[in-house]
Amino acid sequence: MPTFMKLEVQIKMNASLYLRDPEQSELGKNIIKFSIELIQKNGFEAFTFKKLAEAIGTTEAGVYRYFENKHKLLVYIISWYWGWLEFQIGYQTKNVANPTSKLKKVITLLATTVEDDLMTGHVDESLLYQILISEGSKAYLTKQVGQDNKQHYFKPYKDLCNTVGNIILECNSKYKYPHSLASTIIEVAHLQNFFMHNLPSLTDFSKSKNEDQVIGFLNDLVFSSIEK
Amino acid sequence: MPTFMKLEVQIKMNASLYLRDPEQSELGKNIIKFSIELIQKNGFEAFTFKKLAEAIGTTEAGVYRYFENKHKLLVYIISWYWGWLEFQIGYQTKNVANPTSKLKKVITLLATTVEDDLMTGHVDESLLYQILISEGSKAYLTKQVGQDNKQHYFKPYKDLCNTVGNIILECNSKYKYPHSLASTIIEVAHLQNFFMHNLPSLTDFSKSKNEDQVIGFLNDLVFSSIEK
DNA sequence: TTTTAAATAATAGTATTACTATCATAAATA
DNA sequence: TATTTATGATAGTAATACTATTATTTAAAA
Repeated sequence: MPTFMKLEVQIKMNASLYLRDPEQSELGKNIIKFSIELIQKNGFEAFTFKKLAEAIGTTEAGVYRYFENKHKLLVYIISWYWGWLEFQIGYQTKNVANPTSKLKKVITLLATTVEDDLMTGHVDESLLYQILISEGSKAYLTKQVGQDNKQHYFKPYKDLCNTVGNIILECNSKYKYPHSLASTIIEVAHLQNFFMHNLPSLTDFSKSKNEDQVIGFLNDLVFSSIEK
Repeated sequence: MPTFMKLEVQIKMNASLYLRDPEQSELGKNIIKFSIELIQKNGFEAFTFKKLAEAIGTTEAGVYRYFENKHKLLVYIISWYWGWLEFQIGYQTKNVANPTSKLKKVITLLATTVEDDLMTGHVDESLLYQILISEGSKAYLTKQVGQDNKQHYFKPYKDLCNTVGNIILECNSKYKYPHSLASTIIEVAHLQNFFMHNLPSLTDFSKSKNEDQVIGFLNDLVFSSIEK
């Protein structure tokens, strides 16, 4: 294959998440690609490096050369998503002057199944969004969360919360809980989506199971709080 | 030991969660007691029936006679907690006429580390509350959530959401999202508590790490939404 | 172009996990 | 006292989560 310039978005990742940078080789990119497919399909608990290796057509040892264990791989792909979403938010709110419109746009982005971004060859964002809903919190709900945090594994998530928090403050500079509200928006967007599809009686959303209902709830919640 | 009446709260559990009812024997009660201790201490991932058996002083096979696997055991103890909390809410809001005061009381109960309830011999509620914060969502964030739901494993959680949802409607009968707000309150209470202790920059709570701060945030969020 | 280094493939092996099965014994009940 | 029932002790299996070794291929440097 000849080498020519291809327009690709590169998300800068924390190097201590991997042993060898998966972006730098075909095998590495396949590890990411098939991890996303398998985790989305079978869930994180059923996901093993052996099954991943089989899906790719390599060996278990091959995968271990890139990632120490499946937890770091999960943190990697989730961090990647936050980085990508931060980029999307920056891009899609660039020319929005009104802070309320901006926050509404952000809520919509957080609560909407994205389409596969063709700029990112080996990553299917729509599958990644599903992983975030079902497995996202498993990245930090562990006993090693403190150590992981010291290694800055959650920086992309924190950065995103900060970005959202700042937009909240643009709407109302006196609002007391911008960070808590930001993390709440992100988590509740996923939770209500999960409940809507799996435990619908925990929500007030009709059978249509439309994401717009989650967005409606979030907008109501957020704007009555900050516009009070 | 002579048999005499002892004032004990009994939480009625879904029988398909266990193979043998743990409430009916010493070994069973020990399984619950030491599970709570071990899961709280080492996290659910590190928890195994072998370690549990060692801690109790029985064998792995002994534990398997009570629970099919550790997932069902987790669902069991979490369901137990929801049942117990529902009882607490009923008890502690019995004579509260004003719905706003009632909802405030409920939010406080949901977001506060409880003390060990001496009415429940083998269960340490304060440890259980910690488990709920760190492991609670793992009970339903699985691929079998649909089957588990069909077996009514999440009924205690749904009942609680319903109770809270009804109190919300007492405050404002026109509020559009009572169930979603109820599940949001419960989940956010735990999430913000977890973030406060482990990823504090995702919150706006000072170093004092006091639960009252979470309660303050939740009250602000909830009452500005329903009193709008 | 050859040398050398680096990445991958193939295979083997270990400790732990998540179970199932069997049989003997102790305790409770009929 | 006979008999059911729960527990204890032990063994065994398939899968998981790794580590290690060696051979082979590919790519970069000399």
